[in-house]
Amino acid sequence: MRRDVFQAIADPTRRAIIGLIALQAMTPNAIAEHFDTSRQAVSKHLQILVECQLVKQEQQGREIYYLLEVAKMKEIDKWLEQFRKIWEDRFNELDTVLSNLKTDKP
Amino acid sequence: MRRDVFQAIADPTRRAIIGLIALQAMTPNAIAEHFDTSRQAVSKHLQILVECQLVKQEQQGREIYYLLEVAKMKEIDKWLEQFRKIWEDRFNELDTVLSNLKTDKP
DNA sequence: TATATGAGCAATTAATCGGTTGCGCAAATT
DNA sequence: AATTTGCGCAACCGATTAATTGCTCATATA
Repeated sequence: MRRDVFQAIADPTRRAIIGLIALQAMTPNAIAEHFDTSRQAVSKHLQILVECQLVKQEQQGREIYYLLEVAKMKEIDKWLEQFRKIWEDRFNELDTVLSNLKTDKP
Repeated sequence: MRRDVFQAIADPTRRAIIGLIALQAMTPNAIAEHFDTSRQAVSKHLQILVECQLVKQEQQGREIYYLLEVAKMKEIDKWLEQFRKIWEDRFNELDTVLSNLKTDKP
């Protein structure tokens, strides 16, 4: 199953999970308590997140803590980069228009 | 159909379409030429992108130009914001560790 | 040692997705 | 006026998805 980061964050529950464990590592049961889904459902989401390396596991006795792989989040940021350039340019254009309006006024 | 921006960019073809029309507005046929999918398939993707306001239409005769709504792209950026703070903090921690190593050396 | 608990694995199901095909309509082109 | 072209709409189909249920295994706890 070719899963990428973008598909992983498409699901709102998954985004919520990411938001949760970003603050501190948690076990599947602990995460599930924050939603009204079953533990298994959460586990599946976690599996997907692990698969595309947005999240990693850390076994501790019989409990498994899930924690955010911050580095992987940057992949999304990297994709946005190209558009950031564009939207900054558009703002610059707007600035130009505005300053032209000013200089034309008097 | 409750569609959000994240679901919209989950599809690789859709991301490619966004990348294309970011540079210049295009018609469905023109876009379809860049992929090996049918015009209708592209049209469906465009419909989804319009639905969640990542893209808007501009009729020109019988042709419809699709162009990027740059502002909406920022919504993704906004979501990343909270994690950006975290990953910067982690790097700062790393910096601290590194500088401690340095000062401990001599 | 017996029992309770945390968690992964597998099978099933309903819903959704991405794509194709066929249609009709309006604007260009001849 | 007749034809071509651009495009949205609707129906359909196979693949994928998210969630449920039932199972087993290993680690705690009594």
